[in-house]
Amino acid sequence: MRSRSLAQLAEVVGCCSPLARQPLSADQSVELARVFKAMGDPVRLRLLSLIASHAGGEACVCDLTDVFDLSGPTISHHLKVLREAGLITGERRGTWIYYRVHPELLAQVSAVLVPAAPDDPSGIIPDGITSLPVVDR
Amino acid sequence: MRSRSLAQLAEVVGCCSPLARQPLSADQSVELARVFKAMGDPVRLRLLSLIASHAGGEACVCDLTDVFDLSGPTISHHLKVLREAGLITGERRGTWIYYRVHPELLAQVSAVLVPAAPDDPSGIIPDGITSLPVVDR
DNA sequence: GCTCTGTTTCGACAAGCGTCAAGGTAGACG
DNA sequence: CGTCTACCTTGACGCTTGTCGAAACAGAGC
Repeated sequence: MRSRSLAQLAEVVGCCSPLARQPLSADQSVELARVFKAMGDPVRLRLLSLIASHAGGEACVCDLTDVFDLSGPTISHHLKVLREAGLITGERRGTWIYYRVHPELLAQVSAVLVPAAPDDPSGIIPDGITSLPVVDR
Repeated sequence: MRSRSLAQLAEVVGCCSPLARQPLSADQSVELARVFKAMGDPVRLRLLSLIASHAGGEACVCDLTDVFDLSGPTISHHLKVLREAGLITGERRGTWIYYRVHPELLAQVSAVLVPAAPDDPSGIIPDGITSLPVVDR
């Protein structure tokens, strides 16, 4: 129970329902808070940024460990939190495991935060957001 | 020490430096994580949404307390967290205290999450973001 | 003074962060 | 094939931090 936050977020939040347009329901707030809580740590935020900005859109764990003064298990724990929040996915290729972000979820969360502007047609997200792959573990 | 996160966020994060464009520095991640952590709770997220979407852009605490099955002190505590994160400000007018959001900070955080799109000139935030009022406590 | 509103203080309980030790998995070598 | 090493994850344990409510406190209005 918690291995579907991305799909569920897409379902509950829907496309482009800004925070300031109408009050969040209890379910919406729980799903959104799960993502924000995952991003509410400096280390995880840097991990996310490192992965997202890495060449090719993916980064090996070995690239991430050296940046911090933290042990391997700690990094792995943080990556697990980001994974379970639906923000990243890990794929094993040979010896190394490569992580990449779900840019759709980031865009979706970004759209939720945008204030309800009068000249905004609320069409920031491109399309096809509702059919995202389910988080894999 | 912690009563300037809005101005400091504007200063550290700068205008429109998406998460996926380049890795966050340690300072940037700390400031951003402070905001995300404040939003990483369902109650606080709903409070934020209730205030932002309320008529007139502001809401009395009495309007917020009835929505939740929580005691008054708990709501007050959550409001304090949002206040110290620079997301809202409270103003006393007579008997009641009215809260309103800082839409600039939301827009700023939203811009950080937007993926680095090729056709995006990174000019989402209007302007004048760097001269925001300092958080008042 | 008394009441209403909202905050602060304090304590109990739960959740999160970090390290050490152990468990899988994949490639290298004999 | 067996073993060895490297890479990453998982589990278990302290320690810190966060969440919540009862009681006490501060402001405004009658």
